[in-house]
This record gives sequence, C-alpha cells and structure tokens, in this order.
Amino acid sequence: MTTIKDIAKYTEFSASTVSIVLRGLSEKRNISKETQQKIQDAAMKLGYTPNMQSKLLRSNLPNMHIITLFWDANARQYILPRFFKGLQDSLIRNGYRYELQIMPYNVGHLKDAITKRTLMGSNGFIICNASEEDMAYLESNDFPIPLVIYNRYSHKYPTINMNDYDIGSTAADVFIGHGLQHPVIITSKADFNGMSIRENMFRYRFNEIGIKDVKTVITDDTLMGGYKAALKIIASSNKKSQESSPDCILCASDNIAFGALKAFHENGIHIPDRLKLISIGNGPSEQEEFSIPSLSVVNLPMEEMADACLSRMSKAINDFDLSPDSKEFKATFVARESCPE
Amino acid sequence: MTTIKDIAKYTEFSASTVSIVLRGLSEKRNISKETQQKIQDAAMKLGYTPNMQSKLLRSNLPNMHIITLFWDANARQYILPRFFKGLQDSLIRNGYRYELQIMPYNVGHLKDAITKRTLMGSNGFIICNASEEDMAYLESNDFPIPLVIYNRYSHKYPTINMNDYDIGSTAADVFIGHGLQHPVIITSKADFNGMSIRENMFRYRFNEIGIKDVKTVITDDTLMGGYKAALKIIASSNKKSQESSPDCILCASDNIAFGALKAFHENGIHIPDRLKLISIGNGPSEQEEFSIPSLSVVNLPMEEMADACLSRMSKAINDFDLSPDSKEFKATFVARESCPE
DNA sequence: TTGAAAGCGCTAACAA
DNA sequence: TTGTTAGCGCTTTCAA
Repeated sequence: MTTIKDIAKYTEFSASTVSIVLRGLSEKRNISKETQQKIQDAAMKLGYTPNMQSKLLRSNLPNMHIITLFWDANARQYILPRFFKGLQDSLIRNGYRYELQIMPYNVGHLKDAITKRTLMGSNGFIICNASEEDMAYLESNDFPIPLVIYNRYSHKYPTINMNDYDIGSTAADVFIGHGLQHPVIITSKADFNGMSIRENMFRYRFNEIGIKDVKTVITDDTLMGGYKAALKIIASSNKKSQESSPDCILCASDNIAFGALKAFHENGIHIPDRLKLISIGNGPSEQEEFSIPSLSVVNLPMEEMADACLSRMSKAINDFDLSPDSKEFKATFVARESCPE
Repeated sequence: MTTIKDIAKYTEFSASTVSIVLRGLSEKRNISKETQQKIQDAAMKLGYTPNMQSKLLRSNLPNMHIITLFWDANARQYILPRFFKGLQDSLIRNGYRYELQIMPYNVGHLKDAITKRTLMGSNGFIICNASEEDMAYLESNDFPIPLVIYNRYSHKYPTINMNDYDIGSTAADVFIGHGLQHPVIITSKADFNGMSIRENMFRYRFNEIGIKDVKTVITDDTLMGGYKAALKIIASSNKKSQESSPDCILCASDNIAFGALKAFHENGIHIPDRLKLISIGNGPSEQEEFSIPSLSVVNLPMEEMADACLSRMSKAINDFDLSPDSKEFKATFVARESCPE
C-alpha cells in the first residue's frame, strides 16, 4: 500500500506537504503549482489511496461503533429490507450510535466471510441466515468481538429467536378450526433446524386429530419455486376425487406463497373457496395485503427481532455481557383473504 | 472515550498488560488472576470499548476501501435489494476489494447524514435517491473523497443515469401502437427531475398524435397509494361513457402498479382486456413476473447501473478521475400480461 | 508476571 | 514555501 511517506520519499518533499496537497489545501497553504503537480503525479503513479483508519484515528472523533450484519448474499430479496428497516428504526428509537455495515456471505461459507479484516474493522457481528455448518463453525471458534445470532439457537452466543413450534401449530390450528382435512406443505430444503420444527409441529397437530397424511412438496424458496410446486399439486389432485384432494396449504415463505397464488389463479382454483392458504410471513406486510388474494400469514416479528438484536448487542458491548441467553418472540396469525380467521 | 491508557492509569498496570488481558491472552502470557480481574472490572466500570480504527491501523492489514452507499431510509423496500445485489455481483465479477457500508438517510436531509465522521470513515460515496435540495447541497459543497451520483445529473460529479426521455416515450409508444386513446398516469410527487421528464415525455408522445388529454393521478409511492389511485380512476370512469374512460395506465413504480392491479381485480376490471397497464419497473423482475396479471414494464437497468457506479468509483479512487462525466443506460420494454407487445 | 519503547498512517502546530 | 515533531489508540517485541 502506498502511503504519504512513500510519496514524500519519491518526490523529495516532506510528508506534511504531501498531506496538504492531497487534501486539496494547497491554495490555503501557498504550495507552489510545481510542487502540487509533482505530488499529484506521484500519487497517481504510485497508486496512492488514503488510509481512512489512520485519518479517523488522527481525527479524534468520538469512537463510533461499527456493527456488521452478515446476511445471505443470495435470494430472499424480500427479507433484508424488512430486517434492515427494523434495525434502522431501532437505531433511531433507542439512540444507539452505531454504524451499520452489511456483509453479504454465502450461506454455508460464513467462515470465508469472517476474515481477520472484518473482525478488526467491526465492534460486533449480527449473524443472520446461518446454516448448520455455519453454526458449527461459530460454536467451535472464539471471536474477539461480540456476536449476536439471529433466529438460531446456540449455547455459546446470545441469540434472538422466534418460537418455531408456535409457528407450525398456529397455522395448523387455523386450518383445523375450519374443519380442513387434506393439508399440504410447500417448503424448501430446510437449511436450519427451525424450519423442520415448524413443519413437524404443523404435521403433529394434524396427527393429533387423526389426520396422518400431511403431504410435503419441496421446491426452491422463490416465486418460481412456489409456482411450480402449486402446479404439481394441481396436477396430482386432478387425478383424485374432490374429497381427497388438498384443501389447505402451508407455504414456508412469502416467496413460495406468491408464486403458488399465481399458479392457482391461472388454473381457476379459487382461494380461499377451493383451497385455503397460509404463509409463514417473512415478507413486507404491505405486499401480503395487496396480493391477489391478500395473504394470510403467521407473521414473523422480524422488526421486533431486529430491535432485540441491537439491544442485545448494545448490552454485549457496553456491559461485557456475552452470556448465551436467548430472547424468544412469538409469531401471530394475521387473517386475510387467503384464509379467514 | 475510554482507552486502554485510561484503564492502565486507573489500575496502575501498563497499557500492554491491559491490552493482553482485554484481548483474552491472559493465559498465554501468564497474567495473574488478580490482575485480570482488576483490569476487567476497570474496563467495565469505565465503559471501555476498543477503537477499531487503531486496531486496524496497527494490524498492517492491506488498506481495504470502504464505499458508503447513501440510501433513502424510507419506503421503497423493493429497490434497495435490487441495487444492492447489483453492487455485490459487480464486486465479485470485477474483483473489486471494497467493503460496502449502507448509510440510510432521509431524502431532503442528506446534509445531516454526511458528517465529518462518515466522510472520514469512507473512501467514496455512492449517493442514491437524492432530492433536488440534496443535489443543491452536493453541488455547493466540496468533499474530500470521491462521490458518484446514481440516477441524477450533475455538473460537478460523475453520475450514472438512465435515459428518462426514453422511459416515457417507450411506454407511450407501446400504448399508441395498440391504438389506445385515453391514457392515465399514476405517479407520486416528483422528488427528482427525471420523474417529470418521464411523465412529460409520455404526454408529449400522445400530444403528437393529437391526444391532448393525459390524466394524472398523484398518490403515494406505495402499494396502498397505487390501490387508492386506481379506485379513484374507477370511480370517475364509472361516470363516463365506455369510450371516454381510460384504456391505458402508466404507473410510475412497481409499488404503485401492484397496488393498482389489486384494485382493478377487486372491481372486476380485467387487465389487459379492459385496460392495459405498464409500470416503470423498479422492482425485482421475479415479482413482476408473478403478479396477477404479470406486469409489463419499462425495465430500469438497476443492476447494470449499480455495476457502473462501482466501476466509476474505482476509476475515481485509482486514477484520481473526478471529472463530472455521465454514463447513461437505456430502459427496455418487457412485455408481459398487463400489456402485450 | 509485568513494563518500556517503537511504530502503524496521518495531520496540526510550530519552526524555518 | 516547506519541514520537524508529536501524538491519535493499539500491539508487539524485548527487557526486567
């Protein structure tokens, strides 16, 4: 890395002169045109770029804390803004003086994103979307700054969670309350334990009332994924009698749900008359309200959880409290057109 | 700010001992339990938090560049992920070694977000969503780091733009090609010049063929906004004859379009049979594809533009090239169900 | 088991 | 018009 010193040596001026020129203070300090030119040229030639760390250090500005948010680099376009907005609002409401930095990473390869550099440059990590491998990596290593884990459990780090049992059973109970008997789950490959819990709990509630047959369709966590899964369900139910074909669907995400709604619409299957549908609501509520039909969801309290992540981080940073506690949030059912109360 | 020195003074140990203890290296370096305890307590009591700038400076890690993205703190949940994903992909594809930092700000108050601190801590700013006031602020001030402006014009800074004339005329031409004669624009209060250009150009094309009456409905740039605007249009066209009621609608954003689609659906107005609809496509294309009906758009090339922002930034940082050039992208029409080709 | 000293890159005050 | 010096907060030898 080229520094101001390198330029000083190269041009045979002093470091302070170089500093003055490069900061555009030449006029004020009466640096000769010639000197300016030489220094500019050298900076260009040597590829100088300022080191902001040392500028900041030198500046004596109050030490701002940088919180780095590790987020799945792929897909789930829906969710980041919701979570991020929750963080922002929390910052403002609580007066936290943090700077938020977003570090995208590939799920399953968190290890590669947590470099010496990211560790050094940050006062705390909030880890989101971690897979089982990622969690294993975190559990088996020590880090010099506090971590808060979003939506996963750990016996090493503080975590902010939602009650996954609740999510599954709430959805099932609504369907059961409607007397529905042929449930289907559309979901994607579970990349964290909570997903399985939600689905198993959903199944369990139906099993309890004697309905053993809860079909599952695995697809991508995308709109296209939901669309294709729904087409599959339509095709297979066309072969069956009206009585035994699906009458209610749980979608593991809003992405999947929106895709599925499109497929049912195109095939003239009326929701909620022919089929009731509930999504595990991870998307912006506005989009759920204005889909056709509007989407009933078990709403994941992401904004509240984002807020909790920051509070917990604040406690970790200020009180040195790194105990592996967990705060758990409840998801609530929001009835809309795709499945009334 | 409490530093390691403060703790050293307070505990009457040396700074190096404090450093060792606070970094958890006590065992390795044989620091006595008692000393550890005293130092930990003091750190807690004095509210010590490490200064990451100086850690980084000391670490001799290669000087990573931090690019700060200034983004509208409010609404437009759709767009950030699209732009951000464009940035990420660009990072990877071009091998730029930048760290991205997102700084939310309130449009119209960019001034408040650009603090000494943000300036010092960043090697470059990408400014998005700037209002006219924000642009005026930027134009009339000097900054010590390079700025690249997204989707606005400037005679002081490099900018990355789209052709707003094109956007408006493309949409109009498609409608005109269908022989439609009663256009309506649903838009929100223009907070930047490009919006007016798009709309004026749309109007102009219709005017050219003798259609002077292009109605405009102003609403919020939200799904609810689009919904309400559409209801208004429905109400007023119910009073008119079939011939004079609107037959095509340009929506200024996907938010507005999705909201409007819901309203038309609820009122049994078939799109595209009764009414053709084109949106200025700023949302994720997947959502446009799976809406009901799928949404025809003049697609804003946000990913390409994000890429261009980074390329331009790279040029600014590495080649000291701060000339106020502009790169302009063309928007293309994507025909889907809401308005065929 | 602890401390002293040097230095990371930069800038402000002062000197020349 | 330019240079010298000291120091921002931290860590790493090396010494005690």
